[in-house]
Amino acid sequence: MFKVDDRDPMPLYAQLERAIKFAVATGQLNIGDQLPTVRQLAVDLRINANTVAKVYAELERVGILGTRRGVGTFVQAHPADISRNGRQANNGKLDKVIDRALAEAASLGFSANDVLDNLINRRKKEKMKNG
Amino acid sequence: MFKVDDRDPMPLYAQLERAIKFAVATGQLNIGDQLPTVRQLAVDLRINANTVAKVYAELERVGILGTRRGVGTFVQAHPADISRNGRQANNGKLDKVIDRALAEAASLGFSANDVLDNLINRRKKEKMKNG
Amino acid sequence: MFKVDDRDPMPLYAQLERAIKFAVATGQLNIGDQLPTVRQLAVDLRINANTVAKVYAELERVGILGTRRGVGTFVQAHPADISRNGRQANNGKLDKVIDRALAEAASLGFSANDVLDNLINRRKKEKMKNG
Amino acid sequence: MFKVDDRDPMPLYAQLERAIKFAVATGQLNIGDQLPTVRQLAVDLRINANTVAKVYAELERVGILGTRRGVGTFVQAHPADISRNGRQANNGKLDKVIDRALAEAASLGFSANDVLDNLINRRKKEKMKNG
DNA sequence: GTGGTCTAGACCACG
DNA sequence: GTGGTCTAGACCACA
Repeated sequence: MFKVDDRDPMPLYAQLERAIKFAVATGQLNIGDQLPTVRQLAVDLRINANTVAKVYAELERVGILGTRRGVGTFVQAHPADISRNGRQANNGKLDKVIDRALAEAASLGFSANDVLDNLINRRKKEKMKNG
Repeated sequence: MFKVDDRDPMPLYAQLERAIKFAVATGQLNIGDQLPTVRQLAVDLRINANTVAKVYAELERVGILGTRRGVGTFVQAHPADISRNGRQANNGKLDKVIDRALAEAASLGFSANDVLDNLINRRKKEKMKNG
Repeated sequence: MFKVDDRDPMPLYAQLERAIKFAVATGQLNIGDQLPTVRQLAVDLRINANTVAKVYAELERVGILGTRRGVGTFVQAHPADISRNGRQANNGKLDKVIDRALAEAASLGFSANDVLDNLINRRKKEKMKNG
Repeated sequence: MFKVDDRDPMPLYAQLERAIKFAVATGQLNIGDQLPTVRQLAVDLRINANTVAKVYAELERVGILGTRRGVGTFVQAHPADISRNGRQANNGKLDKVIDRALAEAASLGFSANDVLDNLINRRKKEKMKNG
């Protein structure tokens, strides 16, 4: 379901947090959906349960996840809704995110146009899949 | 010149490494250019000189930078040339980079289309600037 | 287990790196074996833990060692397998290594023939031990 | 004439010192021969003149080189003669030197036999060249 | 004054 | 308790 990479210098907890936010933001997980248990996800990702628990706790703190005692952990809100500034105020952050991606692409030998092409191809594939 | 952020969970050295690769990849730094001295950059970024030295050493190890003992540190090659597999083999990596960017954008409330629009706007601005 | 010498002009970390490569290359350490902890080895060798950590990190970077966060450091591959060019491309390096050894031997008053004799004697002893 | 390598972690001065000892020990330089001037050698090796001067001074200190004011620097004695213990006492050191070489060879994927073969080949070539 | 090496010691991520 | 990151600061090699 989610992916983390041992060799990435970004801490595992940060990777997992981003992955869950992504899944919720893109609709792979919807409000009300149940997440894997801490222990199950730890086993799946081959990381320590404490690391998973820490991420769940943090996401609960910010309101994205919610826990029902004895039942499990569920999606409670969209990260975008949480992000208290809304789209307008986040425009600058989007630029930063894209800057960073273009930087990494460049260091792999790809231009902004290559990135654009990649995105357009993704959209085409998406359309074909959906009919 | 470069930027690093204390609060980012990504280690400072990884941030700086990416920033330098970016600068070289995008032509802000060209082959033969001298980089700031280890100590100067440490002062500018308000981080420890050892952290900067570690980054320079790592980038030298992979061939992007070169140092002349007692003289300074210089750009030696483009990251894209170093990336020894070439574009073909790096296509998978591009996908990963873009996946990650879309994930972050999504958690800010932006869709893949928003990212696409952003990139297209950048291209328009670039064209207007150049002619 | 390993040895480093303060008075050798070769940096401690380079000495240790060579010693570990040697141990792995010669089977004193096998794939999967755990290495001493960073702190323990630092104590044993009477050097700083950071110096040991630097060596482990470097050997991990090239794939000889692998670390499991919070668990320890393990042998992951043989240096000879890593040396990605294979024997053919490493022949020139072998010449350099032998040049250097002959140089040192010569400065101690030994000729290439003395070195040859020494090697032949080693082989004889080895055979007697095994046969 | 001599060679030094910027990327070798061994300090330049140590590399040069070894190279000169080697040349004298192997007869490429004989007693009475003049060495290049400090400045000339610095230019040839693309290193700083101070580094060369330091090496000459050290070798003069131990008696291998001698300086005649206003004339130049000359070979004065064989390193092997200087090495005050003589061959017998240096046998242990030879073993160490060879151990180290075998270690490096092993990490390149070569066995002790490969090293032996290499040495034997060198002897053959030497014989052919000399008749 | 430049980069390189090393130390001592703090704090974090992870198990 | 393990490795990872970072800091402060010393001293060395080199130009």
